[in-house]
Amino acid sequence: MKPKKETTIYDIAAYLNLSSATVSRGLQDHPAINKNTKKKIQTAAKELGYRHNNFASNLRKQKTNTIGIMMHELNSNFMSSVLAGIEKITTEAGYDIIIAHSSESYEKEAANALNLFHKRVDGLIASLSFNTKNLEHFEPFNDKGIPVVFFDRVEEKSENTKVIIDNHKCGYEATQHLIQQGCKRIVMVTGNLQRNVYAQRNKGYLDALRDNHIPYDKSLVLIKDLSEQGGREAAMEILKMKPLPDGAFITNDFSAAVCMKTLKEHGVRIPEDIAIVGFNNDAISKIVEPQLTTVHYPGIDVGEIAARNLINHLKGISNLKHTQTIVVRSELLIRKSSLKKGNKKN
Amino acid sequence: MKPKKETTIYDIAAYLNLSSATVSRGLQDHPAINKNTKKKIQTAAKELGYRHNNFASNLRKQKTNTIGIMMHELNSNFMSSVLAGIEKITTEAGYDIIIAHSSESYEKEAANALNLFHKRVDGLIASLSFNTKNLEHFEPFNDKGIPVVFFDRVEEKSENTKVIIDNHKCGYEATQHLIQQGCKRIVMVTGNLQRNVYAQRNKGYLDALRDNHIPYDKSLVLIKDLSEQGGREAAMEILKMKPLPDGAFITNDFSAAVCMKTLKEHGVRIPEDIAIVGFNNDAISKIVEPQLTTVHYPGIDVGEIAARNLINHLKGISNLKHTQTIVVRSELLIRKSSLKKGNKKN
DNA sequence: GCTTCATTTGCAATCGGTTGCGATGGAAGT
DNA sequence: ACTTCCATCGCAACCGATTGCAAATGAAGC
Repeated sequence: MKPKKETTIYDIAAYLNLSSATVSRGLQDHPAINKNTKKKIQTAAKELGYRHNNFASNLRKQKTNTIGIMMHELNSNFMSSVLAGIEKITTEAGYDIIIAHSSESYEKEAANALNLFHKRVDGLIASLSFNTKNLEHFEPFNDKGIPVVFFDRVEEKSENTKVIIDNHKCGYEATQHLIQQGCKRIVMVTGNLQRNVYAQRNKGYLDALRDNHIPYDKSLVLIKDLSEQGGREAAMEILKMKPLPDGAFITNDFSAAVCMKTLKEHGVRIPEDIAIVGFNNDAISKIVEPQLTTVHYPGIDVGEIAARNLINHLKGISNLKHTQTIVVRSELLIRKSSLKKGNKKN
Repeated sequence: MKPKKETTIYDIAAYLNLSSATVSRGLQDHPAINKNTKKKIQTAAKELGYRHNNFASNLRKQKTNTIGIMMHELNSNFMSSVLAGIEKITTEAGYDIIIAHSSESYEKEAANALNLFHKRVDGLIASLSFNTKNLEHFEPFNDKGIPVVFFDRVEEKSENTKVIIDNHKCGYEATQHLIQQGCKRIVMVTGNLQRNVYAQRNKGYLDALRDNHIPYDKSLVLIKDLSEQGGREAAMEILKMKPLPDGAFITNDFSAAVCMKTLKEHGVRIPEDIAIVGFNNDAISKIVEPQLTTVHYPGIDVGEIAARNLINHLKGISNLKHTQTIVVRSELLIRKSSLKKGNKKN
């Protein structure tokens, strides 16, 4: 079943009475090759069914033409968008991608990093797991001069390039919006505050409260993993709160949807009793009832930008050392779940 | 920044006064190498910071150790599950994966196939796009003896191994369930009937109707792409139907959710007026109100099985020619959206 | 002591492009 | 006529691991 041997540049060379060097150069449009010769080479290549051998090429060039992607998870709308963005750019540029996901585990993330390192990716695009504490596992990349671009979940102290949104602003605006709707006791449900995204959003929340002279009540900040389970737990805790809160800022649409659903099941009216703002603008935010006010976080753009910067660096067009942090646009989308029309006196 | 040159087996060989051949064998636990020697080699490898060079290895072995994955889309719960399943098995087996998605376009699918072919994947796992009409673009793989495993969206006539669920049974059971709930006029919203999955589900639907002596009304079958748009369109068409239908089988949870929401917005009560059954058991099915009755389609299992079969074939443990079609378990999960408790007389 | 055989290890070719450097030939310059 | 200079192309050494085959070593058997 595998009778036909692969044709190589040597076959083409023999066929055309040329040297393999000329064929190689002809195939990659080298300027020192005569136009007619190039044409002949490319025609012959097609005729003979030649396909380029990446391994031989990579071996010689000492480059893998592959970039690694590390994600904490890939089953969210946001993450698939990022992936789509990255894929678009990388395939255009002729790079392969290897995807590794950590399932939010630091250990797995470290293992993945090592694996990608051994696979010799030319560059790395990464978002940190929920509980990643340090960046030691990226050391080998830095040592070897392999560029790493972080997105979304980043480590602020790190020297690497980062693609993010202004999480502080988003948190501030979300909270501000809830306050404008008349909310006085606003719950914030968030992930691990070690992670920059959640820390920044939380800071925005705090600053908005302060600017509106609303006292900060520590017990209103709930730290959860942002899973289905987490959403349900948050709802149960909210229900137990002495005076019921009148607003909630939940930093993940899926979790917000679950939370909202649970609250409704217990007789809480949304937004009348509690106004809710989510985060990410996942598809679910438009399906849930009432539709979820949320922060649009354009995953495609994030992916494209991260990939483009990395590739430009690899091609020597730009240098990542010069562009430390890239902030992508994001915006608050106001929908029903947060609009207290009649602003009841309470 | 890249001062340290990579250490190779030659470095190890020189370091230990051995030949590169011995080192190579020692590193891969070849039986003809003395145990002590092996230990020394492996220790030295660690000391010197050796990392295996896949390119040299692949070049020599004429295998890429990579399998290609073609998906029609990857932003659904089901698809990410499949991917997770595939990834689990492939990484365990030490294979890399290259992911390509067609965005439901036949042209893109063909282009991806060609690309993966040039990348010389050892094997392929694929689900066809919405409007793929033929399998010509898989010919090169067959010609070269590269195994291809299809899943979910498959071409039934093809010779390749397929991993699927019993779509006919699922369609039958879903419809049967609706009938048992007292439904007489059941809408079916489905994708392109050229695709096996939808064709089979449709056949199940038809057979259930026939077995229950319910006349088939062609106008009740709506062909839609299963997007948000499609869900909304389906709802609008349902609303226009002369006697309103009393049941709906929608072959995709997301689409079903959108459809249900739209119907509710127009005053239709679910399930009292129309009972609804979805498909896939995506996370959204539990969040939507009422919770969606759906068919559990275990993506992880599908992915694992497809990957395992492919890899076993590649390793020569089994032969794909012998296992043509693998049917994975699936089951109807009955939830609120289809339970007409009080069975009104109509 | 000599042959036999198993255990270990080394030799050297091979996989297929890539690339620095030199060679060739003819046109152009003086 | 002779040197200079391009434009093209070829030589041959890499890149790093794999593997068939041969060689070396030593133990065991007669």
